[in-house]
Amino acid sequence: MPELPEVEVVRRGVAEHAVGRRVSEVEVLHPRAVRRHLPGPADFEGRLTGAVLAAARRRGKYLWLELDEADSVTGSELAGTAVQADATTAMLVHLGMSGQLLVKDGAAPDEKHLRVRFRFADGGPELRFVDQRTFGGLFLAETVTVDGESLPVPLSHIGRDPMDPRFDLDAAVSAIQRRRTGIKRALLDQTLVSGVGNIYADEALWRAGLHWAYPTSVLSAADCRRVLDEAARVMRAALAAGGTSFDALYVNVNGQSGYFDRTLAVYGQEDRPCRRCGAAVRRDPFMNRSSFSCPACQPVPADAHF
DNA sequence: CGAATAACCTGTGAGC
DNA sequence: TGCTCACAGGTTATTC
Repeated sequence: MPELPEVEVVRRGVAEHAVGRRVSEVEVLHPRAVRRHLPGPADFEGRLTGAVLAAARRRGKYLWLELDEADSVTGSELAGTAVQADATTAMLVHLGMSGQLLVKDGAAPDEKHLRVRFRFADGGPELRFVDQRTFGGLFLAETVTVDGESLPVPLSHIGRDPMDPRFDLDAAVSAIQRRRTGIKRALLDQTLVSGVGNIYADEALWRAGLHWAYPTSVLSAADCRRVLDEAARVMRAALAAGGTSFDALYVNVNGQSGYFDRTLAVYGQEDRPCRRCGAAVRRDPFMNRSSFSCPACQPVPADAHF
């Protein structure tokens, strides 16, 4: 399940193996993979063909490739309207639940769930978007400059992640405290703080000793700061391990899995002893999924916001 | 606007 | 053996 560390591993792989290369051919093999590209698959293919992948960037769980599309057919030209001089286009990628970006030799057989294929003018390996559950997808969008950084317009609502050097901890704490919900729901809200998903939320809360239903309205600034610090720490550790993997669904661009799952303290550890106190890890239903926590280290608050 | 929930998907594995 | 069903879950759209 790709969260920030897994997406960052993929971003680095794409930066190393695809950036600087000119796209010669794009094949959308499943329209659902580009459903957020409203002009449709043909426009997606046409605009990317001839473009150079100029940079690989990330915000939260989204990543994008900046395009130098000097030689490509732009959507504006297709529409017969003027091209905005300073507009930069990016290809946005969200891996969803099961998306993969793979760098593969063209002779390698197609994956069962291959959705989009990119071939390059240099004749080197292909870039493939593979996605079993099709929650992920690719689409093109214009970028704008915010605080001296380029950001695709559709990502303007996504906050910075806790590992971002420009992450504003005090602002994030205030925003969380203003909410009227449980701390885990707030952690998963990508507008408040990005990059955290179900796995690292549970791990950060265990490290901070807070129950997932702790009400944000009575959460002290110190506790809130601590859980955000722990989120940054656990994601940094996961990144160093190459990401978390439970099965073959999440892999880097070379198809290799990370090994951080061996380090998870509570996520997926139901009935196993807490590493800190030995109590049996519990699992609670939470938003059509699960929350894992230690009943002793993370007691249920009196005014829990379930 | 804030909060909560349904919907989108497919493969796996438990239980019968 | 073969079937059903719960489960995995990030994001957006919708509703209140």
